[in-house]
Amino acid sequence: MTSMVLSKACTYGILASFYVAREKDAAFVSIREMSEDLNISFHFLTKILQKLTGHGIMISHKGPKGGISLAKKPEKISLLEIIAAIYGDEIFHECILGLPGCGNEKPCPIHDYWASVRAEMESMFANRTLAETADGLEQIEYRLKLPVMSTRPPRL
Amino acid sequence: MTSMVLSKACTYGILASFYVAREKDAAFVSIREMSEDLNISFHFLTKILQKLTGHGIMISHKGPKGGISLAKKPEKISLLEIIAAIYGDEIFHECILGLPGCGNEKPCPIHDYWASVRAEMESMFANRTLAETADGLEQIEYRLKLPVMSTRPPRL
DNA sequence: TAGTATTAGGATTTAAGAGTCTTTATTGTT
DNA sequence: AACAATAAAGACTCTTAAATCCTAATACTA
Repeated sequence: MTSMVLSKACTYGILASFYVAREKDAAFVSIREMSEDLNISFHFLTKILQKLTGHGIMISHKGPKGGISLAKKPEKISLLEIIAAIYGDEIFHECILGLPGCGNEKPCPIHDYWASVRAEMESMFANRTLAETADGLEQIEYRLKLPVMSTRPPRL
Repeated sequence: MTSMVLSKACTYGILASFYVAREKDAAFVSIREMSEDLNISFHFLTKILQKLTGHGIMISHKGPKGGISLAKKPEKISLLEIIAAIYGDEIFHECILGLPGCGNEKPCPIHDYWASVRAEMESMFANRTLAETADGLEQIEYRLKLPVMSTRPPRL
């Protein structure tokens, strides 16, 4: 279900961030409601959002009418920021073959090629912000919602 | 240690393939020896190589002097082929956010951007072959060998 | 101030990838 | 033909991400 590239926690974090960004009024978004809308485990989502609040990307509020909201303008929050908060950004700096000494001096067989792809991937994530919503909002509900059951076979 | 992009099975498979490709004479390479040289679990490596033989990428031979060798010329074996044999190539065709309906008609917020990065990644893997060994072979041992112990912290 | 709704956070369980072990089948050698 | 060396294959264990459960802390409301 989830891509090989991002962990589930990351994709959930990104989906939820788009969801929150959709809320135009400054009110807090209920995590419970959001988790039901997106078909994401409530408690799991809670933990992920805690990382985002911990990194100053979101603000949370307890009690009735509480919830979560963006800590800054949507166009100021990049996907890279979200990924780094949840997962870390090592992906954008590591050898794809996991070789410890891999670098410009002692490259692995595909070092340069991967470095180039990796850089483009990083810059793509750095340039996409929560203000992006493809071509229109009317269908965004559908586009953000995960399927109820995963049908993808296990990885290996 | 391993990158987020490829599973360990994939990176092991690629490392082992480069290792086998290095053997100029047509003799079979001992899996045991290779696993010790590369610091990869022998039995795990065995399973991975079975996938490669099953997909016609390698040829195996039992008994004394047995082992594994390439089924075709190194320049005819792309990394994409190896990845697809071990893991599948869904990575190169899936929505990065795991959304089921994502496509040109109903794209996720970053559909086009990701599709472009993904395509470049796929073409990079499709164009790299086992004939590639960066800039020289004298250091390849070092470049292919994994560290004895992983020091990378857990993902989430 | 009491009660309730909500997030915070730790503990536990589950699922899947990663890794190990054992047995079997095959092949070369003596 | 017997033996040894090797890959094949299945069962099992370990580790970690993912998911769930439970209690605490906080804030609104009556």
